[in-house]
Amino acid sequence: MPMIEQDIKAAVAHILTTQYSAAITADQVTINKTNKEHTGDFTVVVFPLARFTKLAPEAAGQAIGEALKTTCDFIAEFNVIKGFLNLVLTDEYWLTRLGKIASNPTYGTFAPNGSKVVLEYCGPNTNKPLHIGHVRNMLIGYSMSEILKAAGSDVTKVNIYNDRGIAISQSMVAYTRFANGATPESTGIKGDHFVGDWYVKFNQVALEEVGALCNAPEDKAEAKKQTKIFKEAQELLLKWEAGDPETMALWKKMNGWVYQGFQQTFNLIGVDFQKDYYESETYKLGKDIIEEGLAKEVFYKRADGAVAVDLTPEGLDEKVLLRSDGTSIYITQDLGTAQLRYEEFGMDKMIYVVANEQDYHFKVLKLALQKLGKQWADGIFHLSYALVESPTGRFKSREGKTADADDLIAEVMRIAEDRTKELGKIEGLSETEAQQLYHTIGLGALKYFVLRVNPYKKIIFNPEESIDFHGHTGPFIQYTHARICAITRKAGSIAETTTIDTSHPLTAEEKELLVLLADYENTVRNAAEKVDPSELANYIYQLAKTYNKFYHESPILNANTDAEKSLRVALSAQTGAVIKKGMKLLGIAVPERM
RNA sequence: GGCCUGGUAGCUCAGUUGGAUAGAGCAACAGCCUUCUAAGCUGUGGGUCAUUGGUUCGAAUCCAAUCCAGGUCACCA
Repeated sequence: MPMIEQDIKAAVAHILTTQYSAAITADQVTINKTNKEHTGDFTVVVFPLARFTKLAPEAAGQAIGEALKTTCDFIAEFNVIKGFLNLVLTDEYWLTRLGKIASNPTYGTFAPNGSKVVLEYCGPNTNKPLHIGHVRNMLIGYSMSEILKAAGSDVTKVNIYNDRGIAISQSMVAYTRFANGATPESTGIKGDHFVGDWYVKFNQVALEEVGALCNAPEDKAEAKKQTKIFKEAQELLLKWEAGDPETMALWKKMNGWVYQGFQQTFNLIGVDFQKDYYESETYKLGKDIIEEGLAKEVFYKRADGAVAVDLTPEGLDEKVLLRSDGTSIYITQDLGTAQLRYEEFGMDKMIYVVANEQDYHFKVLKLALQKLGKQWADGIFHLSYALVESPTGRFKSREGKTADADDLIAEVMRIAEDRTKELGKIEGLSETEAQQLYHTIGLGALKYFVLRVNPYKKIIFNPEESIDFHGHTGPFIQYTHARICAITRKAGSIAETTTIDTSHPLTAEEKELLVLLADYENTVRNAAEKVDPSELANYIYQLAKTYNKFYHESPILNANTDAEKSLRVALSAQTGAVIKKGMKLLGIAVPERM
């Protein structure tokens, strides 16, 4: 809660306690931003307060308003409509806020709050390329880490590669059978796509073999497991688990290609990790925790030998944590990996950016660790995001190229190039500058498209329609920034000023913009608290839109007076700065020209 | 079937701890480049906030039931 709103609440509470002997605290006062159609900056909702004054809501509003005006020097005037007390703050107050913003280079970033966060995101399988689901994951994960850092947390970004198992074994089998020693270099295919192609090939061959075995579609899933090629893959997995040198060498070689390919995509999108984990190294973890749980009698060994935990008191089921043959399953290694990270980082919060299909899994993970009495497990948070779907339903990895991350990025950059050339905006740019601009705009469009939607809501993405560049989009915000840069460039040294003349009256457009600017800090903190980048994305759009209106209505460099000019330049400069900072927290770059 | 998420304009989405006449963008239509970047600005039309009931000064928001969509309920990951 920004200071000013807290101050008003406290003042209202003070008036009610001293003048009406009401037992009321500041928290009980409801205050909102005033709706556009009414005059005012903040509105006190009088209905719940009226009973303390023994007056009708309207009269109570009047009485409180008068008392506020005399006690608070930042309140210029007020009006009462029904039970709503609208307060207008003085222009001086707002201009002082602008001065504080302008003179604070770190406006919107908070002092360290002592919180240590480990944030896991991306989590790809190494048998196929990244797709649009990973894109959403990465954008949410990266921007969330930036937002948390701005809010004062110490964040470590980690990735986990699902680099072992039956899927990569299948790619390996197909590669061995059909590739004739081809490599990404020899074919010119990006490494992750290259390996993914062999995974697709495996499934084609398996289907052909199924066709030979049976015709009934309902038996196909079962029949697939009976195919020769499927059995080969299973055998290969066993060889891998036994550490067979030849198998390991091929596995390392193919995964190496994949990592190279992934890294290119990470670079293109602009995401990074401080630490990588590999399932091949973590999949045996967790046995200690199982032992610990058995010793503490939180877990129990069933008659069949499997270790389980009873979560029926929590409304879940009995959950097996270790196979009856003593080997690990998914949850076992996640328990172990969590413990490992706690030992490595001592974090008080661990955020998993993982799709909402795994809600149940993370409930189990958190509960199991809590039952073991691990304090830090309270800080486990599953940032559960919904899937990206096509208008006809889920994207299937085999259906269509449009869900592929690299294709999507290439497409959106191509559109950026076309648009930019159409508008004749590449004059004076070198080829590399132009390419850089297409990248900035294209990625900006894609990232904003994804990030403006609340993570827990599914995104409908129609690959038939290209991502928009007008309206509520990334390029719109980028354009606004470029426009502001043109202003501040021409304004020269005036744009550097951090002192504000607080006696100058504000126009409606100036004030609307300033009020919004003053709200940035609050927005960053809200986005961090709610663990939701869309909060910030929507704020920046609002800010850009408000600026464009201001820009259209108010001459800046051609203002009537010097005082007006310097105020408007200052407003422009600060808006530009906030757009740039805010977009950076979203992982989106803003150009100075476009 | 149990549990979890969603359902707001033709489409894609906002909507703070319950607050005033539910907002944007896209699409459609009509205007604005002789002043700082028109990827912009302005205007028009478009709504049973899934349905029904409840809670209260006040409900898109909270509660209950129902309908629809998706997910999940593996010794897969």
